[in-house]
Amino acid sequence: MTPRFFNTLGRRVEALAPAQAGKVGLYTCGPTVYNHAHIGNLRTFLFEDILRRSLEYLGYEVHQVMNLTDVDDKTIQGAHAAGLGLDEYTEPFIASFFEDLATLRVQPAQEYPRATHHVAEMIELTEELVARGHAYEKEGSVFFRIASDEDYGKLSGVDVDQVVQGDRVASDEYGKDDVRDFVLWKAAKPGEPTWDSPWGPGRPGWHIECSAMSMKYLGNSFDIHCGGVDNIFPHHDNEIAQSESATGEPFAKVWLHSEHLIVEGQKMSKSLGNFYTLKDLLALGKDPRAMRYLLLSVNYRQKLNFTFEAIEASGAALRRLDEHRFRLQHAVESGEAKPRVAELCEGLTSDFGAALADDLNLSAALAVLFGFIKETNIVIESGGLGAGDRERILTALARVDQVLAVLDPSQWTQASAEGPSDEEIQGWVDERDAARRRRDFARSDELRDRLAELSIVLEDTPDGTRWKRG
RNA sequence: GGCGACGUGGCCAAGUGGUAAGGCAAGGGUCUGCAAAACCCUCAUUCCCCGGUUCGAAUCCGGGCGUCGCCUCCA
Repeated sequence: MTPRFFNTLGRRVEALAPAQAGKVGLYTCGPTVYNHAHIGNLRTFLFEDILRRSLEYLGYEVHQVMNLTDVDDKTIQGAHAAGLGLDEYTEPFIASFFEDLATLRVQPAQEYPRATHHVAEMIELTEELVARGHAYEKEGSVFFRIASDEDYGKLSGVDVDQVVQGDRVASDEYGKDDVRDFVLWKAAKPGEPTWDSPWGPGRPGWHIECSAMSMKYLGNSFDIHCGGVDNIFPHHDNEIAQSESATGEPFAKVWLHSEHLIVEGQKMSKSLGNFYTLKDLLALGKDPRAMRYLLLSVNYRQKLNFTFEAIEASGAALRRLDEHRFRLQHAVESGEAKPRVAELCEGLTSDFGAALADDLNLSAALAVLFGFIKETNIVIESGGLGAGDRERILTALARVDQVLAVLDPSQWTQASAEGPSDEEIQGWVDERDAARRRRDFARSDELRDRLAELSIVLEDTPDGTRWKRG
């Protein structure tokens, strides 16, 4: 099935048409490693993970590149304030970033190029822009001349002539010809890390790194470019301007942007005290699996209202899914395979794919999943499963979990050897059943209470007692 | 000032011209020695307000109210 996406460039939904059939080149704007990632950043990375996994679900081979911005104003300032070298300063944040991705089970990209390792490519691209008359040098800095680019701003639709100039433009800049021009190369300032260039020592501007690295790994033209909505202008407009002016070829074909998340209805900010990193939430005892579920359950083009209540609701939704898996494991198979089960499994995998193909409609995809859960519960309840049905259902669930990555609790639990073993627990459960059979309810309730204290949940059913850790 | 998004049941959230998905919560039922857990069922004549177009609108158009984002290095 051919997926359709809302392309920011043109602002309409269009069918994906990769340059190479069956293969997708994907560039995703990565983190600036001056701090731990906050949940807003992670929403975007999770959206990109879902995109990547969805494309793979639909049969595409995806080549994903995500940059690490390890040199810019913030990293330089941070390193300076900490009295560290740039690398020394960014390294722990890079490590922290990869930890967070692993915690949320984000599938790694094939490449994570770092800006500081690609300065040569950026210089080369800048030289090309100068040679073509799209950029000019001024006191050791190089600027992109916006007036030289006919369709500048085509992504955001911003009319540059109308842009109100902020006060800070003047402060950081170095005498541009036109106040709207943006910097490609910054002349060295005292105390900043520098690289040698044809214009003297300096460091790259921010926008140029994504152009240089995306084209290096994916070619001058590639299929999809992603980022947060805040990057549309100016970052992505500038990338397009630089890249297309330098190569004369179209840059990324499809642009996908994820909306921001807000916290308890308000913009997340440190001053409001509602600013959270993933590590903050883990420290509060929040379940990373529920966070992945929450962050992926809302359409990426919709603002996501992140609340503690919503984390709880996500956890409850997961418990329902876990319960289904649990029932499945204890269900008895008898007789021939049920045609209804095969039909449901078929429906799940195809309807789920159709929802993904519709601009990553995860809400619809989850509705398909819950419909499947309910229907298979009914089959289990009325008459039970036939030979091979359990495996059939588990296989279908594993298929959709290639995208969701939240369905299998065993992938998430850190093995804790705390408490009694399964065998011990089973022994007490058996003993309680025996007491119940001889109607010694005092004894059976005593055992039930003891197990409850160990947060073992019992489920008495007509087929016997099942138990699970709560 | 410019550009853009959004407003759907108690909460979260799909649906963008054909008569309101799904999750959480809530209520009822089944099961049970009693419970618990679980499962099943029920739960918006209506989609911020007012006009208009249409056989038909939550969906399109106009106006209003409200919330929010971007406007030179914030995902």
